[in-house]
This record gives sequence, C-alpha cells and structure tokens, in this order.
Amino acid sequence: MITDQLGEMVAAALHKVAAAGLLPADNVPRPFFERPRNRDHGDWATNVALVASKGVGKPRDLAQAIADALEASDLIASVEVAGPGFLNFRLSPSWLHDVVRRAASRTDFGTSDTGNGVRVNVEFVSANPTGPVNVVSGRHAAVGDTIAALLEATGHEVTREYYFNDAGRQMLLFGASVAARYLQHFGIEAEVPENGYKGEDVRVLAQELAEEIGEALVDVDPAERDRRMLELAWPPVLERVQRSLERFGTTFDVWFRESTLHERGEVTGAIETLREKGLIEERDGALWFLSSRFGDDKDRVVIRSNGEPTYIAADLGYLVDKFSRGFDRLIYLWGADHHGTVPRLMAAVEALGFDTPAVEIPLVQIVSLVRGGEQVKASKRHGVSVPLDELVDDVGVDAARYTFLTRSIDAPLEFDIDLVKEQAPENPVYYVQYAHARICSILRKAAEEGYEPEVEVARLERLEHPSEDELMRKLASYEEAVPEAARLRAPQRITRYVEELASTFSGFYRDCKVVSEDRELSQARLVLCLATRSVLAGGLGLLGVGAPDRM
RNA sequence: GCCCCCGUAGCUCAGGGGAUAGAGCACUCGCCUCCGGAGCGAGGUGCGCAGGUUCGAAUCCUGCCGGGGGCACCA
Repeated sequence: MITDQLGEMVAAALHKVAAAGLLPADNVPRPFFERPRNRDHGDWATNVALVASKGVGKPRDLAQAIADALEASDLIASVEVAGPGFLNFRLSPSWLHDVVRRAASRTDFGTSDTGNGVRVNVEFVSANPTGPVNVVSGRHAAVGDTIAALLEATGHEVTREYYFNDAGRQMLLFGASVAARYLQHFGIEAEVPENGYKGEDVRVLAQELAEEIGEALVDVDPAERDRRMLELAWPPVLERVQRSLERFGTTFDVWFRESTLHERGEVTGAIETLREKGLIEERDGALWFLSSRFGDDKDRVVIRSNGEPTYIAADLGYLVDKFSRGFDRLIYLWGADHHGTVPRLMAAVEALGFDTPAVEIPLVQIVSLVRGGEQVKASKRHGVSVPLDELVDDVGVDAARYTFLTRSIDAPLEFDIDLVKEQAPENPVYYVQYAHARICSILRKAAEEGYEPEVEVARLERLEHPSEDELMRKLASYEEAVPEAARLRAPQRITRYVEELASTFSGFYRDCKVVSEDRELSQARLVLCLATRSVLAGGLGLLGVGAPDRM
C-alpha cells in the first residue's frame, strides 16, 4: 500500500534528522499518513513533525528538515511544509494509475494479509431456537457476517459460529409451553407457564407436533412430557431459523449446541480448573465462582443448590472449548442488553488463564422498527418482536441488510420500513446498485461497438479530467477503508464508502463520455469503469448485498 | 444507587486528536435530441452545557443535564 512506502521513506528521513542531532534518537515516532480533506493540502499528509517536536523544538523547522532529508523518488512529485507543521505530499500520477490497473484486473483489490492468518471465532446471533428469527437478530446477522467478511479480507482465518441452548432451564420452559399447547389441542385443560412462551407460533408448532405424534405424550408424567416435548420441538424451530438466516444471506460454519459442552464434560472440567485455583466456593448449597476477584461486581453462582448449572457455567466450558479448537481470538457479538454479563465473562477468561485481550465483546444496540409512522420496539426478550422473514418480505434482503449496516453498532437503529420500502428509488442501496448496473450497461455498449478494455496497455495518462482524478482517488482510498473498517469492527464504513464511490462515479459519468470516437481515451475510461465496477462489487460483497448487472 | 451506550443539520445518522464538520431523507429552484433521469446541479442552519489535557478537541478526561439499556441460584 502507498502509505507503507511513504512511511518507510519518511521514517528513513526521520532517522537521518535524528542522527544529525535535531531530534532525540529515542523519540522517533512512526509516521502516520492521512488524506487531507482539502485537496490543496496534497495527496497525503503526515503530522509526524508535530508529534516529534513535542517539547523539542519548532514543528515547522523539523518538518522542513525532514523534507530536506527525504531521498528523491519517482513516486513523490513534491513535498511541502504547511500549517503548524504538516508535511504535505503530492504524488506523481503513476500511483493512481497503478491503483486503477490493480482494481480493474484483480478481484482481491483492497484485501491484505495484515491479519497474518490469525484464527478468529466470530460468534453472533446465537438466539435460542424458541421461535422465528426476529429483526434484532437480523441486525446481528448482518453485522456479524460483515465483521467476519472484513476480517477475512484482512487476512484472518475466520469461523462463523452460532451458539444455542438445547437443554437447560430456559429451554425446558419452552418445552413446557409447547406441551401445554399440545394438551390443549386435544381438549385437555393445561396452561402455558407464567413466564412461558405464549406466542401464536408455539401454538402452531404444538399443533404440528400433535398431528405428527398423536396422543403419544398425553398420558406421560408431566416433567417427562415437558422434556420429551422439548426434544421434539427445538429441531424444527432451529431448521426454520437456519432457513431464515440462509435466505438473509448469512451462513454459519458451526452450529454449536450447549449440551455438547455438558456431554464432553467441559463444563465440569472448567469448574474443576477454577476449584483447583481456589476460585470456587460453596455457599448455601450452591457453587460460586469468585468472579469479583477479577473485576465483576459480585460472585456468581455456577451450580445452583438444586444441582443445575447456570448459564455462566456453560460459558466457562464454552470458553475452554473455543480455545481448545485453536482460535487465537474470540469475538462475541452480543446485544447491548447483555452488557451486564460482560464483566463476568471477562472474569472467566482471566480466571481460566486465557489472554484477556484475545476476547472481544462488541455490543450491538437495539433496533426500533417504525411502520406507518408508529414506533414498534423490538426486544429480543420482551415486548413485540417482528420476524425477520416478514421484514425481508417487505423490503427485500438487500435493502434490509444494507440498512442494518448503515449505522455504527453503538447507535440504536431506527428502521423505517416505509422509508426503506416505499421510497426504494431514493434508497442508498439502490443508488449504489444502480451505479454498478450502469457500469455494466456501459461495458455492454462498449463491447457492442467493438471495444475491449485492455488493462495493461490502456493509456491511463489520458485520464486528465478532474472528475476522473476524483474517481481514481476514491478508488485508491478503498485500500484504507477496508482495513480501517476491519480494525474498528465498523461495517458502516463500507456502506459509507460504496455510497461515496457511487456518487463519485456519477460525477465522472456526467462529465466524461466513456465510449467515444477517441479510441485511446475510450480504452482508458473503460479501464476506469472496470476498476469502479470491481470495487463496487467488492464492497457490496463485504456487506452481503448483491451487485446486479441490470436493474 | 451502580454499570454500559448515545446526545452532531428539520428527521435518521456518519465522522471519534489535525487544516474550511459530512451523507441520506425532507424542502425550494433549475436541468432529459446526449453511453441507463432509479440521475445531476444549486440553496443552510449544527457538534447538549461547563471545566480540563494539547501546538491543535465534535473527537480524549472530569462534572452536570437529557435519552435509551442493564444490574437473578433467568438467558
């Protein structure tokens, strides 16, 4: 990448300056480059002189010394000291031509190997199979999937994982709810438990199961019936979850059942490990994990007095399991409503002897749906919840995914269904897709007129119009946008980027006729189109949004 | 009470130490003999408040105000 080259050159100059005694040798910062907002400030700028001169001398003088110490290069057209002490670099056009050729000819433009093959487990959605996937899970699916894609694009080896409970107390409650509806189906009096699942989908499910197994479970002992009902009930629900997510364009490498942790003894093993470290205590008949020693506000029960493990117990086993599978880094994408449990998981990481920075828990804020100007709050656990399938029926997969990815995960997302659907032509997702389709159309037309873009031989120096220059620069910035988005786990940066690129392309399209009598110029512009199409498709690909050839 | 997130344009939100703070929507006014008008151009008000750190703060720190969420032997 260009910033690496510039960085090396400036670093060399810095060391020369330090050797000359103008800068303490033990205080040579690493140069960092950014693209100035204002084009008068060159192509790239660094504040390294401002940083290095802290308490040492005048920044502008140091900047000038660095500029003087720079080795001559074909890459750099000019360097100037500006403002309080910035170094502004103007590059020769060839770097942009190189960018365009690479973007036009390679599908991996924008990707890098900075991840060094680090193995990352990204766990997201992870909703229990008690009902249809809702829109909140939809946001998680889109975000988690894109974070995973960004990590892959930056050279990480990624596993997408979905964790769910298939036993345990909460699920038993689900089994009991289905069982109650099942009995009701046969006209037997029964009531769904107080905190149970009272939704219509549970009734339908119970009915389906009743038709399948008949009255086989009617005369069974109630506790046994609930248990066996659960075993029958969750697999079809999970299948529906899988279908919904697949339709939404999100696939997982691993579907992890909590019960496997108990079967393999990983839960008891983890508790044993903690006990050996003196971090487990028995109180009131329950086993407590002394998590408060690791920053949690209080200790946590891992085994209840009735012998049942708590959720955190499973978390302990799951941590051990994930690390034993060889992951270097674990990302848990959780809903913001789980933030209270973050300290206890991090306590577990530390207590079990794992590397704390290797575990990361980004929190995704809530989704509120607006329909007909009315706000419907969708919470994973309480209140109304709109099925993801319904939303997708309404607005389509591309618009739904794209909209989920326009916001920072820290911001609550207001999803206005009417806006995303009814104003489709003005929706940014279509704007971006339209730009892609339009390029395809131009390339088709060019082919009809006998033009075949030749990336290697095209005379890109013919691209002199300001709009062409803008477009090339925007393409170049994709190489920073992807690593930044990956580093910050910030999908919305890619959404923003593709919108800006589409808009910049529109400017080029307006000002520059691509297919003209001037064959040489046409060739160059076609290569620019190819490059733009490739980057648009690549960016949309990271988002899991389609890049259609026609609309 | 304690913890987390947020407060930027009329609305929904980007930007999260750098030079003149942006986008979409909404509103107004212009543009279609021209490769796709699902488009393009023009028009404008804004970083909640008060301190602090810094050469430089929308950005970092502290306090306050406002909004949302969380504080179980639930998940």
